[in-house]
Amino acid sequence: MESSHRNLTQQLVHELGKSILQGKYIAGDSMPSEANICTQYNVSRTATREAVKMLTAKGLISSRPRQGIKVLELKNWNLFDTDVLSWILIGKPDLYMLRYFLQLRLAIEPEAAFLAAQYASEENLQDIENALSRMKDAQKGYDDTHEADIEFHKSILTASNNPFFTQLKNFTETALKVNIRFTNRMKAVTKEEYQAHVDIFEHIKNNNAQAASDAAMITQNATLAIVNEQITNLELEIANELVTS
Amino acid sequence: MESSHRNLTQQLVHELGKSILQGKYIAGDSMPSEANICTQYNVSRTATREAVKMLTAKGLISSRPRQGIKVLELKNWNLFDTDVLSWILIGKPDLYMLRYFLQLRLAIEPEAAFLAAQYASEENLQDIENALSRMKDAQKGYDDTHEADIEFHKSILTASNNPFFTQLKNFTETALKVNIRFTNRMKAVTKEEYQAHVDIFEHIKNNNAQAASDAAMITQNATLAIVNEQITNLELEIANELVTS
DNA sequence: TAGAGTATTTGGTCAGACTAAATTACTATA
DNA sequence: TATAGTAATTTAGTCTGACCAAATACTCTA
Repeated sequence: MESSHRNLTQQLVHELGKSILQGKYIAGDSMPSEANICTQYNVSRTATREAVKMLTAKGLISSRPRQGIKVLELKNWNLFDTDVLSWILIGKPDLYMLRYFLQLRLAIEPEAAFLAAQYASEENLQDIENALSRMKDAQKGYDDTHEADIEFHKSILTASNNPFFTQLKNFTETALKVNIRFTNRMKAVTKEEYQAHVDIFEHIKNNNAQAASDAAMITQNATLAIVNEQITNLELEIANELVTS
Repeated sequence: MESSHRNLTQQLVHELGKSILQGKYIAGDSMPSEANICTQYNVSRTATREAVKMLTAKGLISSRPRQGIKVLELKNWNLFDTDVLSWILIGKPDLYMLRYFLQLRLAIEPEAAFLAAQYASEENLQDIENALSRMKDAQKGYDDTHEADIEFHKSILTASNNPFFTQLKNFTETALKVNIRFTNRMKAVTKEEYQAHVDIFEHIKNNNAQAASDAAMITQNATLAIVNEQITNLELEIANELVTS
């Protein structure tokens, strides 16, 4: 277990959480007992128990006397938890997972833009505009394109002024990072894509909620369509291999 | 602290979580130290620390030596956590909170219906249909209208076959329960509303994704519009009171 | 063979000691 | 007097060991 600035319990949480997300322990059963974790990681029972409790709080596991510690089914996991999202990101890239992310982004972000157009404060607008100019700078090589893109989308969620949408900033950030793994180009954002972002901002600024929502939806739909196509091709390939073999 | 079937730590988590959600401890500072919680609730330090760790895992608090335990800002809270949602529900009804819920439902549920139309299995469809017939029975007084309505919406999220949407079942359930508090009629669902639900189901069954999405959106938009109007009236009243006083 | 009683396993809870980080108070010195 | 350095204080972090309680497996008896 790598040492770090974090305390022991946190480190253990991270190790165990990562292992669960990587599928080392399968849902329904399995998972070492407290005692085993203690010896395996060479930590006290206190640290182990606290780590187990934290993972329990995130919905990954449950524990009962005599039964031991069980990994819960995916549907119980707090997938919007920052840690859980970071552990997803550690895992191997998965096109289906990317599609799951994009399907929810398609739901969230147009509506967030809609709300931003209604409720954004001056400061909110400023933040979006700043992210936008960071994106422009990034195209000239003065900034990180990916980072700037992430900031843009997060600033819109903030501007929705709805705590539930705000909470989803981690989700969107992770979604974009997963996406990046599948796009091998250097620049995250083409000239056309940049313009699409500008359009969304302008609509928000002009309080044109429906136009902002529509613009965001077009962008999201385009991305999702690409992934859907990739998955279709992948499945065709697999089907062909089965036939020829 | 009320005793229950849950273990000590869980009970403490519940007590403390509820208190935080009720605003007993304000973000930024305050919150008793471990030692204080021990004496206040008459539990050991072990139980206290495990409870604190669980609340930390849910993003409600953070703790550091000498600093003590601090309540974090709302933006750090895991609002999609089942426990956190249940604590929101305990609090006093809040029209603005209801609007937050409805704004996200408006984003989520049409897209969930869209996906359900694409990916629902036979079993998924059966579950939706069962919920629908429960709603019909409920109108005749054979079942609980609220429960059946909740089941319907949850079954569509399940049918999306997307783990992120599935995760949001708790959210939607809580949203509906918050909504119930503001509708004082006995029946949760009128004849027209029931028909709207049937329409959504039919579109899903016929794989007509866009129609399913549109139908869901109309329903959600109508509900949101009502709440928006109520808030507008409320704010007008408050403004008038300020003028006349 | 059914059922009662017993043993075993594993998490739940408690107590106490010591460590370490962060802050405050104090003190000696330039 | 200002201030750097040091000590004391507070509070969470970690460890150890003991005992409790729930769930299950086992065993013996009627």
